[in-house]
Amino acid sequence: MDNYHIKPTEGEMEILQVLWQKGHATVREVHEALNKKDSGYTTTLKLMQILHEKGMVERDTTQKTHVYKALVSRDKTEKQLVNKLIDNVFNGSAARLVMQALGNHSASAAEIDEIKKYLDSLK
Amino acid sequence: MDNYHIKPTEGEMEILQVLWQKGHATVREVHEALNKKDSGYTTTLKLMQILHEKGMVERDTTQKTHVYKALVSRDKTEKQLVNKLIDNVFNGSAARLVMQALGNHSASAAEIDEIKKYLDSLK
DNA sequence: ATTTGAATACGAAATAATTCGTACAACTTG
DNA sequence: CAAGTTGTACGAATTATTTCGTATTCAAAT
Repeated sequence: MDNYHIKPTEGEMEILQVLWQKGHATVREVHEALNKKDSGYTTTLKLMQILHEKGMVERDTTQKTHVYKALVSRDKTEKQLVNKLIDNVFNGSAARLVMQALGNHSASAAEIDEIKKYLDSLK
Repeated sequence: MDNYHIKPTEGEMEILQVLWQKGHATVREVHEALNKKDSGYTTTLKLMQILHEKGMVERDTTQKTHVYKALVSRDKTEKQLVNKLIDNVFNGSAARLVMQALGNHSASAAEIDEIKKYLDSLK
């Protein structure tokens, strides 16, 4: 009913992260934020061009140095990835995912409280 | 401190799912469980052979029809995938993942209660 | 003005993952 | 026991993704 196939690859996701976080950025800024020592500048550039071809980012080309901005929504993309994980790995059970996430990954007391509040707000 | 490179690909994960669910299974059983209309039997076979090469499954070859069984733990693999998502997509915040998971994917009242109980048990 | 540096463009190589074709071995059954 | 069926093995084609090399453009600095 909604999402078509926004399917960012892993490399594309890394870049989107940076764009979401910074709002907008040049290729160099993204490349440096990623701090990849195992791949060069033109690799980041290429990936960003691909993101552009796919319509997931837009860019301002009025200056020599282009400035990129994400077009896909962070929230929707996150939801999509989470849902994929829930479906593929947790047989559709959000609860199982949540427990797996909490039982483990340094869920601090503060985080847990935050989540409880959130749960209450859902009712 | 723990898992190095258990890195099942997406196709491999699908197979592991079935093995975890069934306990053990033949290639045909897995292939049918997956009910893939877009890829043939030998594809599933090949994937399972690769899983075997990688040491993620074991198999009983005493009969003509081999019987496979997962060697990697479901729990650990799930944790790993969840952690990867938390790190890559949610900047290390388990709480953000959880909220994204719940705000969305038909988290039923029952599920939410279950999670609250779980949270309490963590303290 | 010429050189130098920092950009983009983009084809193509390298790598990873999936899928298939086909050979052959082992059962099954007519 | 011959024919058909079901299985494994495995190289190779296909497809997806990442990475790089190199040409070219533009701007700044000498």
